[in-house]
Amino acid sequence: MSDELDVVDDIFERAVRSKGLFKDRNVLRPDYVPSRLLFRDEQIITMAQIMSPLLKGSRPSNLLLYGKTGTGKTAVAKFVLKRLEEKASSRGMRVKFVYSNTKMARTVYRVLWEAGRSLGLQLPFTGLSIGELFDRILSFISRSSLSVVLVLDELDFLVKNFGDDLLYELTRCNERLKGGSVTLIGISNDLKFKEMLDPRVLSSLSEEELVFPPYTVEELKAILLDRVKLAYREGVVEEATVNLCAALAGSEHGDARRAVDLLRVSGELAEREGAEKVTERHVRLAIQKIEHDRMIDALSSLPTHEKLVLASVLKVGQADSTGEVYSEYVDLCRRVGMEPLTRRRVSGLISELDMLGLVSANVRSKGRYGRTKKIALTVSGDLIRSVFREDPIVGVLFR
DNA sequence: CCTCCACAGGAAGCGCAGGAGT
DNA sequence: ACTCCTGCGCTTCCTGTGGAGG
Repeated sequence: MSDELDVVDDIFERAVRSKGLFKDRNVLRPDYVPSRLLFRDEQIITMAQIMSPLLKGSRPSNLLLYGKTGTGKTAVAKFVLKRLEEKASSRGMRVKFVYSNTKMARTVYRVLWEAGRSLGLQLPFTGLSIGELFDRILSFISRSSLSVVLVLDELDFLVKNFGDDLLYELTRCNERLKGGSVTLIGISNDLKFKEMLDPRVLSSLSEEELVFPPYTVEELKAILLDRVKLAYREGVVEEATVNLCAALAGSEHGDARRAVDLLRVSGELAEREGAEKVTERHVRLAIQKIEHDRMIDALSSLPTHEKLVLASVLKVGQADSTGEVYSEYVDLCRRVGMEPLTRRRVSGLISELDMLGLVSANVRSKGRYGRTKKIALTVSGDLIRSVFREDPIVGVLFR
């Protein structure tokens, strides 16, 4: 007992004594917008040019921003529009910029609701039809003759799940407005989503397009060094550490968000350890931790029956037929008091687990003895056990 | 060469939940 | 409050198939 107390005491003592490695951790958060954006001058200038008619009181072209994740689309959009808004208000113009991440909002209703609310409109979170909501927002814009710039982030998500009806209405709503205007800025990392749009919507939305290329490793390095100065105390992060973060994120597809994330997690691990510096070793640990967390997330969010199937695979060990897994699965279902699903469905669930990368399932023919899948775990059994133990239904199998 | 095992995986349809229109 | 519509998870029924053993 007293040993444990000593250990705990030691941790606290070290936390108090050390000044900490971070100067400002917020700088490494994913939603942080830096005061200067490196290697995006071209995009910033072009976007500013496209938006500038607003300052003369006319409506600019709609704009579409493309690029893979972590290439600075959102940051550039927020950066330019914030300055535009400031400039406009200093000249007494009524320009308002509204940002909505459609993936976070999840539904068309919420996108509109959030947009309306950030315009300063009181709206009920439920009860209105989409049309009614839309009309209220438009009439508010008309009445106060606002020039609105609406940014729709992760637009591919919205279109994939809810079609382009909202976009259709938005692209032609200027005809209905008596005062004010609405300018659209769509952000997407999927080029293919254009195919899902009505040609009229597409031509209106993509009056202008801006492409964001991935960052090179050198660029990532410069971006990280820039953040290191703000985020960490002097001399805490070695250059080799930054290089490794940049190289790892660069080998992916030049994803700056990943690079910054890696740098932050590395630092947190180093700090927790009570280390004086963030080294390459911490980066390697950080990769593992990020991957580990991702796995835990994937495992714990699995539906009950998929958990049961995975538990069956774990129990059987190397399974060389679907039937083997299925009969184990039926057995486990009985033990937890669940009605088992059919073979066909379980076969499908195994395929889903395969796609999630939790299991490898390959079709093999054993001649006379049929054709089936060879199924093996690709995650550590201990990890599965520790996650499933916490499950209210499947948990009993692991205690 | 044919057969036949033990499934894979497509097609259709069912019941349910949740969201939109009225 | 009510229907109507749609998407989703699931079942049922089905046809297709690589190759060991006859």
